[in-house]
Amino acid sequence: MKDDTPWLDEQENRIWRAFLQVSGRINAQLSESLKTTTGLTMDDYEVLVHLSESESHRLRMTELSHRLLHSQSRLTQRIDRLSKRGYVCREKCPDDGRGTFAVLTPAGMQVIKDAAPHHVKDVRAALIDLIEPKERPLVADVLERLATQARDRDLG
Amino acid sequence: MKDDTPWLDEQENRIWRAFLQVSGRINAQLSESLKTTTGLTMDDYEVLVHLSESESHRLRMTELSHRLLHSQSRLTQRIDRLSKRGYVCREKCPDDGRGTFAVLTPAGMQVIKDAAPHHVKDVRAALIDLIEPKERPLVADVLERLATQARDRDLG
DNA sequence: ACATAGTACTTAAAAGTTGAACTATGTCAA
DNA sequence: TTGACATAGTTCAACTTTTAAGTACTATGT
Repeated sequence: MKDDTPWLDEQENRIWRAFLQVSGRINAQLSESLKTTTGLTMDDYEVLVHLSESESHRLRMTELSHRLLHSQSRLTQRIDRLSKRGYVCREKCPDDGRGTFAVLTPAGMQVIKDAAPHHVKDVRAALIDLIEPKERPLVADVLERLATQARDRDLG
Repeated sequence: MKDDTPWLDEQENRIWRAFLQVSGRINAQLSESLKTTTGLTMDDYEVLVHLSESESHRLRMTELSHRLLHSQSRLTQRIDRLSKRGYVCREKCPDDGRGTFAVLTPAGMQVIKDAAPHHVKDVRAALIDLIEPKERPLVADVLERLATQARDRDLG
């Protein structure tokens, strides 16, 4: 590689290290808390959230795997487990014989309703409450820009 | 649970969603890139980085597992694999018969030296370059506060 | 209509992670 | 000293994720 990339300076390095640390630790804290209060993993919870927010409480497998940033086979197996527990089920897609919908069941809806308040409390404690209100607009802007640019790169 | 936790408002929700998205996506991008350019996973790389920055290129297993937020058994097995590849080795701790050091080998040092410029370029592209210079001081502050508070909670 | 290529999802085996039990050593008070 | 308890690290079985095929359907070109 050509050496046209400067090393990270002090401030850049602080940002990168802290980012790594924070994303690891928030994930660990929320996972831990979700597991003990509801028996769900973070991955389980995110599946249920995405379904609960979708039209007819259903999403195509591929669409869901993209949203979760999971491989298709990983999603296949997670849906297997969630449906064994009765929280989701599969339905064939009527328009496309290859397709399958993951569908939230009433039991799944109930589980996520029960879990949500705990989870919100944890998100506040781990993230939101630690950002001063006056800092929030900038933080939201920066994070959304990062999310958008990253997504654009994936697609483009 | 008592219903004393308000739901996330619009701005809080944007922050949380974007954070989730960004941390997932940056991790995916960097992993992908590291793997194709150097054959290392992110976890491998982080082990080597921590060792390379430590006194005598070595760290106690437990200390390293804390820094990486990995379980001890996960670290044991990662060090097994890295030492099979010749990038690290184990040395008994002379002061404490129970203890083991993970030690970076010259081959491991070389690997990380080769990997670093690619990785830095990726970190810039995925994170640093997307934050305006004038935003960086605040972003650094917020992230470090999040990292610190989270760590304090783990310990206390 | 048929071959070809592409898409959606699943399966199976290998690789990695978790969590509890286990080994070995260290610490400390009686 | 000894016994009780704590700490450092590994091992093992169960589980999850990855990787590489495999199956079944759709789209496209002739």
